[in-house]
Amino acid sequence: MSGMSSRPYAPLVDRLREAGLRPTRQRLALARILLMNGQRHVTAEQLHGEALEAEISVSLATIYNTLHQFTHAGLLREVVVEPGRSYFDTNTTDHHHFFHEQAGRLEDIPGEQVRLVELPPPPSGTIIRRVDVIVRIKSS
Amino acid sequence: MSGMSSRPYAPLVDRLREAGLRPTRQRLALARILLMNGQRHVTAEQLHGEALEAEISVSLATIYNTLHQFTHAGLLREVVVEPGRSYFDTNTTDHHHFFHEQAGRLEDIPGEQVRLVELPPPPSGTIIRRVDVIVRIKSS
DNA sequence: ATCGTAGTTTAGAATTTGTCTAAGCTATTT
DNA sequence: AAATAGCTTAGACAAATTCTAAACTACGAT
Repeated sequence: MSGMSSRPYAPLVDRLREAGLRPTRQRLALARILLMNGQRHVTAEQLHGEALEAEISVSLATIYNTLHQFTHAGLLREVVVEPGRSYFDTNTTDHHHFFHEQAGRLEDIPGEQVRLVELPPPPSGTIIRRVDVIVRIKSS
Repeated sequence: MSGMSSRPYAPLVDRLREAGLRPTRQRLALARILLMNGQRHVTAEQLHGEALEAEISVSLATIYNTLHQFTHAGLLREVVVEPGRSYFDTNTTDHHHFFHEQAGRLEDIPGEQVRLVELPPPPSGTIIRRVDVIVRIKSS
């Protein structure tokens, strides 16, 4: 019988399938952590920790694979602010970031709150893929 | 006697001293490679390679120390574009970058060619240290 | 339902980038 | 010239990420 609480995460399953990714146990669990908890910025280690806390056994290799696959699929966006550490942003809309170096904290700036004018033309033979603006801040 | 070709790098010696750094053999050699060859972007490994090519024996630890000391002293600027790799830019004036991901190539955009308007106020208790704009490009 | 297979996951090794340590040098001061 | 604070070094160490090869699993075809 088709009970009332079947398919609790059907939308996630669909999003993965649309991205050409099989909805495996691990991917679904990570998608749930990442995409159903509001806007956030996570590192691989953080996500791994959260998965283990939630009793989901996932290897670190899978965390990395998944983060990159999700990024490719447009479900996440990678933000590089520090050498040797990557943050993944669940907000894939057009926006920029504040980065507090001392605290290692990354914060969104809504897209409309930064406006660039007079962007130069890219070198010939190339096209612009994206513009990242990072406003580096420190405690005053 | 004070021959005509003595003190061939006196300006570099002075710049180091002004920065509170002793003008050692290694630092002078690296300063020469970095600062007397026009504008460039180097990684630690690249600089190490160039130093060895130039018959200057320098350990990698010294390369890292020197790059960071120079950055602190304002002789270089660190640019983070990729996780797990740092570029150091000899152009310390106000400017931004094009980054070609596939080629791993970093290119300057003169400061006047990008203008930001409507920068939002930083979170309270913080002040803006710097704004980095990275225009990510790809082959068209 | 079961099978075959391509796509996934895994543990652990390997790689890469960068830092640390303790001992030996060296620029500078006295 | 000697003392000393600062610098450099080789090599060990550490952290983040990728690789590998074997085991597992989703899923279309039977």
